[in-house]
This record gives sequence, C-alpha cells and structure tokens, in this order.
Amino acid sequence: MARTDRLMRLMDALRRLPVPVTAMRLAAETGVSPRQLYRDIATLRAGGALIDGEAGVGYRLTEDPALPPQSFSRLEIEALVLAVGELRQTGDAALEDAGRSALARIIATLADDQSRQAMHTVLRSFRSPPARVEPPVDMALLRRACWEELALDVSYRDLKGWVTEREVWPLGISYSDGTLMVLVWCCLRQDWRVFHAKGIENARLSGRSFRPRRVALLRDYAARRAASGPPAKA
Amino acid sequence: MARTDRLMRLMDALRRLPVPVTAMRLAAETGVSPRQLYRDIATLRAGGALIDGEAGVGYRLTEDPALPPQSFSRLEIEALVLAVGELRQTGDAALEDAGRSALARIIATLADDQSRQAMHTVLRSFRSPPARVEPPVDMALLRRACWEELALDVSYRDLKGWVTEREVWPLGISYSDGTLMVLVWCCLRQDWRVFHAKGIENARLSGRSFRPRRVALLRDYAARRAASGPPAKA
DNA sequence: CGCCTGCTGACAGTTTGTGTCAGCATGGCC
DNA sequence: GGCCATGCTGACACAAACTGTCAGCAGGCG
Repeated sequence: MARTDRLMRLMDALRRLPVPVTAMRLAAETGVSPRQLYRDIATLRAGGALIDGEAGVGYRLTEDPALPPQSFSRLEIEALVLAVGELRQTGDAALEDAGRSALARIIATLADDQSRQAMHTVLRSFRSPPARVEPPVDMALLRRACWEELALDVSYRDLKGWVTEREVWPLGISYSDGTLMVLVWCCLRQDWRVFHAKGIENARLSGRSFRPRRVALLRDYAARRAASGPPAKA
Repeated sequence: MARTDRLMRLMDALRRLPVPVTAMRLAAETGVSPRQLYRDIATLRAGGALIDGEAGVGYRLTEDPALPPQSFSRLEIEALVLAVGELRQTGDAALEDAGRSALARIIATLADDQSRQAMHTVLRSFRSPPARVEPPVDMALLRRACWEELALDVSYRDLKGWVTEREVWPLGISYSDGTLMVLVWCCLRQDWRVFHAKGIENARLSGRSFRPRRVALLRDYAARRAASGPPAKA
C-alpha cells in the first residue's frame, strides 16, 4: 500500500512543516511529482481534511479530522454523544456518569485539538434539563449481581399487580421505551423473564452464585429468541 | 480510494459480525470475490491486524491494533452498550450503525479476551426487535448541514399545526423522550429554536453557509440557556 | 470418505496511479 | 501594468496495482 502510506506521510508533513508550505516542498517531502502532489492533496480533501491552499502562498492545514484508520468518524462520535445523552432518562445516575466519563475519554483521544474542543462544546450544549426520575431499585446491586454471577432473591410485582417471591439469575439491564428492564433466568418458572425494574420491590443477594455462566446463558437466550420470537413478559 | 475504504469496511465487518465469520460472508459484505477477500485479509494482516483464520471454521478478530489501548471500566462499557442500544429508537439507521460500529471498536480494545467476548455476547443478546420507525426527515442532510455550517430553508409545522417557511442554521441533533429534535438558529425569529424533526416537512440547502461558526453559536446557546432557562419551543 | 473452509499460485483484463507537458487563475511585488 | 511564484486542472501515455476466474492443496469435522 504505497499510496496510502504516502498520504499519511503527506498529512504528517502538513502538520510538521512551517506554514505556509508549497506544493513543491511537499512533493519533494513525499517523493512524488508536483502534479501528483496536487492529486494527493485532492484525495485528502475528498477524505475530509481541511487543507487551505492559496495561490502564490502555499498550503495550510486548517483542521485535521483524522477520521480514517485510527480514530472514530464524526458520525460515530455524534452517535455516541446522542446515545449517552439519553442515559439521563434511565434515572440511573451512576450509569449516566459512567457514560459521560467514557465519552469524555473517547473525545480526548481525538486527533486534533479543534474537533476535540468542538465535541466538548456540543456535549455541554446538549446537556438535557434535569427531569430525572428516581431509580426504581438499587441498580448498583443489580449490576454487581450480573457481573459477579450472583443469584438474587426478589419480590416482584408483575404488571397485573401480583407479587411473587423468586430466586433469579440476573443477566443484564436493558432500557427501552422509557422503562428500565432486567433480563433474568427465573428459577421459579425455569425460563427467561424480562422484569420491569420498577416491579422489583426488594432484591437481596441470596449468597449463591449461578451456573452456567452469564455469557453462556445470554448466548442461549439470544439463540432461543432468534428461534421463537421475543420472550414472555414475566 | 475504493480499496482503502473497503479494507476499513472489512475491519468493521470483522468487529461487528458474530464469530466465527466465513470468508464467503465477508466477501459478500464487502462486495468482492472470495479470492480478493483472502488478499484483503492478507493486506490487513500485513498491516498488523491479528486475524485468526481456521480451516473449516472461519475468521476471528483477535486484536485490533488500529487503536491506542484505552481502558474503560466495566460500568462505562455497560453504559455505552445501553446507550447505543437506545439509538434504534431514533429511527435513524445511519446513526445507529455508527454507534454500533464505534462500540464494537471500543470493545475490541478491551484488555482481556474474556470481557471482550462477554461484551460482544451482551451486545448481540440485547439487540432489540426491529420496531424501528421511519426517520421523519433526511437526517443525513441535517447532519451534513450541521457539520459544514450550511444554512437550510425549511418548511416547519409547529405543534399547533401552523406551517412556516424559514431559513435556519442547524446546530445539532438531539434525542429525548422518544423525539428527535434539532437545535437551530432561526433567522425568521432571530432566536434559537428546538424543532421537532417530524415537524420539518421539507428541508433543502439554501446554498449559503452561516457565520458565526457552529461551535461559537453552540457556546452562546449554552451560555444563554444557563442564564435564562430552557428556550422556547419554536 | 465427503464436505466445508482457509489459503496460494497463475493468468488476463481492467482499473488506478503516475509523470510529463500544457495551460489557466490568483495573489503579491515592482 | 508586467512579472513571478504558486495553486489548480486537463490530456495523454506508460507503468503499476488491483481484481476476477480458474485451479489446486491443506486442515478441521462429521
């Protein structure tokens, strides 16, 4: 891949050399004819690089959206920003903070200062108003149980209002349509169930850990759902 | 740059598709003959990618050298998974794909194999059922206008049903409470407005680009909102 | 064994990349 | 204005790279 490599070196030269830098100089730097240099510049521009060229002066690298191989595309960052913003709706503050923190770290790895600052600004601007709801249940406990594969004893009030006591193996937390949900293997029904978090009135560690492993159970669940449609709603 | 682009898509496919994945599948995914797929795999390997291929089984992406190692906490990863899952609700397929792709890349950088595979399983298990709504408006156009700072002429139907024609400067896309929203500077009202995406009945580039820059406008918006509460709803 | 799959070589056709030459447009200088 | 340096584009021919087709080998799995 001689060409791709050369384009990388071109970008590097644009960043490194004192501005303005002439096409002739860049051509020498990358070992290519002036004509080809112009073509390479065109390629970079087509790829999103903002290279300012002025007749009689030279080139200036205005912005470096180093999208390709290394970093994230602009759309990907935008998607993550939007997605993390939605976490507020879950009412789970720890989760939201974690999302913001992860996102901040991702943004910090962006190549150039300018897009980094731009994304930070966007991130701050779109902070949605409080409007947060109380987490219906101890999400931290649920998460810990998922990760450490610990069985839980829960009191669960289903959508009809009936309360039952069960041992469940929590597999994951999901959020959709404004509702926090927990996927569990229900030892009472010997089947998968999706509990609404607000229905979990009491949850405590049973002291037992469950087997098979969480990942294996999830795989089974995914396979079964693929075979027979969505599961019953507990 | 067809080839380089295709190699990127190949990497993405390797990260995204359930393992193991056959060469035939990857060839179809990248629109290339099986023979060429083998050549592309060889190219990626030459570039440092650790792709494990086994006869009779398929390919497995072992490690992703394209990213600096980043360490995320388990909770952070969980938050991102949950957040990205919610993107489906926006009805914007491009956005959702970008989110999944970014997430797959992040997960690929996780230190140990075990949590990586666990997250992949979780990611796949929780794929929510289709249930997708049509994007109410050309989101790609809106995004492009935001990024390239291009003014738009829109027909907007507000919540009372009144339709107006305006020139707006789109600043960003937001999603909350099940509704896609677009923050704009409205040239008609000379003020910020938050448009509901479904109310934008027609949007086309006016041919003008706007100043001040998007980031500066967003900063102003954030500052003003901090001073005087949320903006009017157009 | 038969099948699926990864993997490699060879060949031809096509595409792409490249250098050379020519010319136009623009900004700065005298 | 003339002049020069420089960005930029088109045309053309040659070279290099890429790609599909065909063929064959090897390893896992039932």
